[in-house]
Amino acid sequence: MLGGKWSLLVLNQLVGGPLRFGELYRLLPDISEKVLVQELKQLANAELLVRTNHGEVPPRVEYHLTPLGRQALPVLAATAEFGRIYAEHIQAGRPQQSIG
Amino acid sequence: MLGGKWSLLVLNQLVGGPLRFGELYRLLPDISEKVLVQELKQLANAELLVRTNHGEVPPRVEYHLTPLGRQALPVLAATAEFGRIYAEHIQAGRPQQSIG
DNA sequence: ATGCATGCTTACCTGGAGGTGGGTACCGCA
DNA sequence: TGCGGTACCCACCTCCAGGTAAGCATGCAT
Repeated sequence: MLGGKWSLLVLNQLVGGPLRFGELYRLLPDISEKVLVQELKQLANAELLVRTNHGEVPPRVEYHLTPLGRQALPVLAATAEFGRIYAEHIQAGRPQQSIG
Repeated sequence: MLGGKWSLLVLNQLVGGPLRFGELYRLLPDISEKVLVQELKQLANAELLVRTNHGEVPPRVEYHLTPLGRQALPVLAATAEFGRIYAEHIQAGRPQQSIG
């Protein structure tokens, strides 16, 4: 469920408060609209976030995290942390050529 | 890198100590040989584990975690923890029909 | 010669995540 | 009449992780 390319990143954007579709779309530079719609739909379906349609014109729809959704954030945190450590490791490991 | 279906599970099996190919293969009931070889190769390439070929006949090859590999385990832990919480949530959410 | 066990390797195939490009319905504005 | 902005939907395509099935090289036992 969290294994997709974007799910955790979408959830992460919502930590600071609810966001509209367009805002999310702009905050995730390389996602496509279709995929964002898809992700939001299945995250809402899994009850990790909630969709609120304000029924206005022009349309206004907001997404916010559920408590359950917040439980997914440690996964992102752990992944990010590992990413940092791994990057450091790469940096430290590369320059072996010019040691001698 | 850790996004594959098996990488974290392979690493997890190695926490208790080095294992041979066949042992890993038996411990991961649903993985295919090809995919296990693949995973091991790319995890070794990423320096998350080390491959030791004992040069014997019949072949004996052992895999063990590197310190860097251990840094990936929190990702699995966080994911597993979320899995538990999510399962609980499902259990708690389902029986709404028979409340009234 | 045959079979067994080990640790792979190769060739092939498939499902589905993810990307592209278009369309929809609504309203205000000019 | 057309344009812009919102939040989508649809048809189509590509790519590759992952799965299946078979082969390889070696030595020992039979």
